Amino acid sequence: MTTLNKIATEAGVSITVTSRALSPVPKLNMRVAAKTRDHVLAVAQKLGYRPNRNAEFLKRGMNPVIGCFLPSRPDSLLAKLMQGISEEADLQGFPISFHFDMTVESYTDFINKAKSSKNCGIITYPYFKLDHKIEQVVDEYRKVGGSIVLIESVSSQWRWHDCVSVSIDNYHGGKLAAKHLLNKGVSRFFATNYSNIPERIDGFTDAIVSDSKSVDILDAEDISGIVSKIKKHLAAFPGEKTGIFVSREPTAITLLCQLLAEGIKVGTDLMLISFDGLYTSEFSKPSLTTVAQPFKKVGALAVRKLVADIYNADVKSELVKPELIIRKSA
Amino acid sequence: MTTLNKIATEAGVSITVTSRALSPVPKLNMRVAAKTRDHVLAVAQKLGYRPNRNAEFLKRGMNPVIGCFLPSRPDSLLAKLMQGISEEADLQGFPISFHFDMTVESYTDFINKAKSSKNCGIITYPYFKLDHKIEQVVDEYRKVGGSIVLIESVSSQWRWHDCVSVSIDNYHGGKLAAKHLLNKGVSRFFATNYSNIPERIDGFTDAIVSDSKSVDILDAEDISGIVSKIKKHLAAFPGEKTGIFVSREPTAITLLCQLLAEGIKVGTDLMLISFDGLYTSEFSKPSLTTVAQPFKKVGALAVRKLVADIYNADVKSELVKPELIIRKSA
DNA sequence: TTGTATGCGTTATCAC
DNA sequence: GTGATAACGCATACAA
Repeated sequence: MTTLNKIATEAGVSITVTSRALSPVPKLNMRVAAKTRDHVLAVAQKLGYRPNRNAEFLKRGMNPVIGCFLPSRPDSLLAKLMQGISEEADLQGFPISFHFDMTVESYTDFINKAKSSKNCGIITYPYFKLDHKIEQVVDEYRKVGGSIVLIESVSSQWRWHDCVSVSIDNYHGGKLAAKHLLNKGVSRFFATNYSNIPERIDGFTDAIVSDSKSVDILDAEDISGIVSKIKKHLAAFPGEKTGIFVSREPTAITLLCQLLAEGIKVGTDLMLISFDGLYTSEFSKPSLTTVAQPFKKVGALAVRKLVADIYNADVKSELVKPELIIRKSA
Repeated sequence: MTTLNKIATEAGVSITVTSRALSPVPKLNMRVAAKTRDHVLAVAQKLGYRPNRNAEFLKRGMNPVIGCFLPSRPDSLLAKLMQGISEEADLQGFPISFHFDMTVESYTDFINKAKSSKNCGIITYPYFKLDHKIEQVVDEYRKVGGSIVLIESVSSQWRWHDCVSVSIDNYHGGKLAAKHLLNKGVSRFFATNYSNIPERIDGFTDAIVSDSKSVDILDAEDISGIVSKIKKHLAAFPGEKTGIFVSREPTAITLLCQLLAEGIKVGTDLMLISFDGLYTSEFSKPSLTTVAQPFKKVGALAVRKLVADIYNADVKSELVKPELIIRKSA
């Protein structure tokens, strides 16, 4: 194991200087001559130095954990997100602890621990929307200087907009869906509303409208209603290529089953494009063309930003673009 | 923060004794009078002691990580498994690092790290089956005394059977499926073969056969063939209640879509029971009755066993029973 | 800009 | 069965 001691000896400087040169804290980094730093860095690289976080954390008096507060809904996007977070946290040498109950108690517990052993951080979905008490707790945490990165914090209007966040560009995702249908020569457009994330529908609609066509927005709650409406439409306009954008994959799957049961040939009679890219989207028949959310990337980014913030580097929010996966349903 | 020092003072004994009394290593535990140990334990409990793993690990000269080697397939079972592992690892104060590429390199990297800083552990799917080189690497790791817990190591015949493992009781799961169909009054039985885990079909078949009925095993690779066979059967025996057991949910979803497209009413004409309990099984129409795998529990168990093994306690393999979730498809 | 000395909480060694 | 003491690798107050 390569320690600061060995590097110091090899480089011919003291441990202190070595420590500073390799410190993740920018302020300390500056307190060593550039030339010395480069030299130390080179030696560290050569010896394959990996900082002993146990020692660092012990000395710093912190028991740093990245607390991740994620939805308990165990879908495959969550798995990807956790993969990204885990791998990056491993790289950074930071332990993580996942929490899947978005209760005030859960947050309070973690934050109390975090206070007594500083330098922890939080990665969380913006559950403040759901429970105002959580907002208060996290708010206080931030005032004490606690680091936090928000995941999927879409709205830019609310008071947390100054928080660092990593989000999916849902608007762009909607546009991708629209463009694909347009490329396919579709001329009639349906979409199901999904109030939680209106950006998806907005992006879709804007792209269609800017092509001088219009979108018929349907009520996502009323699947049967959608099916019968589509059925009537297809009967009335047999020649026209028709497409529907379902901005949420669980809904898309339900709808697909019902359409099939009604004898509608999805992929030919009707183009269906989904949003999410869940694991099972590949296994339906026809398999779903979908706008996939690269949640692994989101997770990795979130960790990187959080760690940087913990060490007082400055960090900016980021918007990650989703990707179109073309399969059989459209 | 409660340290050994505080507990020692409060309990009126030395730090050394306190350390021994609270040690996770059984051998050390025994070197303190039972009476003293109970007292120390009580005080620790009262003060809410949480061991500082950083200090422990630093002293012990280990940089312990639990390396989890899991399938890269990001389905919801995996998410549950990761949840269970994470939460328990958090409780135990052990960092984890997830790996999703089942390559030899991935294992070798981790094991090399693990060697230089002892007391690491591995939780893994038995990928040895897929790549013999992995088997060699892990074998060597075990000879050096490395701790390992296998997940879903079903077969009891192969040479790794002496390894600690946490697995799903697939045979019992198959039986659950059969019993449910029998309870529903089904008298004609189909099942799709799934060679990877024959125990599911075995359990299903045994339960049916012991009720003096028989099962028609169909080729899971040939979904269209299954559909046409079922269709003919339903036409030939319109009165009889018919059921099919699909021992793998991705297949079940594909099959469901095709059945629906053929106008077969799943849940009335045909009872379909699935296996896995993936997230999306709830959203199909009809929603899937399924034998769900409690992977969260599996994850937690695996961690607990691994940590116990790392501290040289003795540990046994465990079989976790799956659970029947009754929905609309059967 | 660099170096010396000290201690974080724990476990291991060795004495009693 | 118990206790004093040293050491793990690192960060930092302070001195140079």
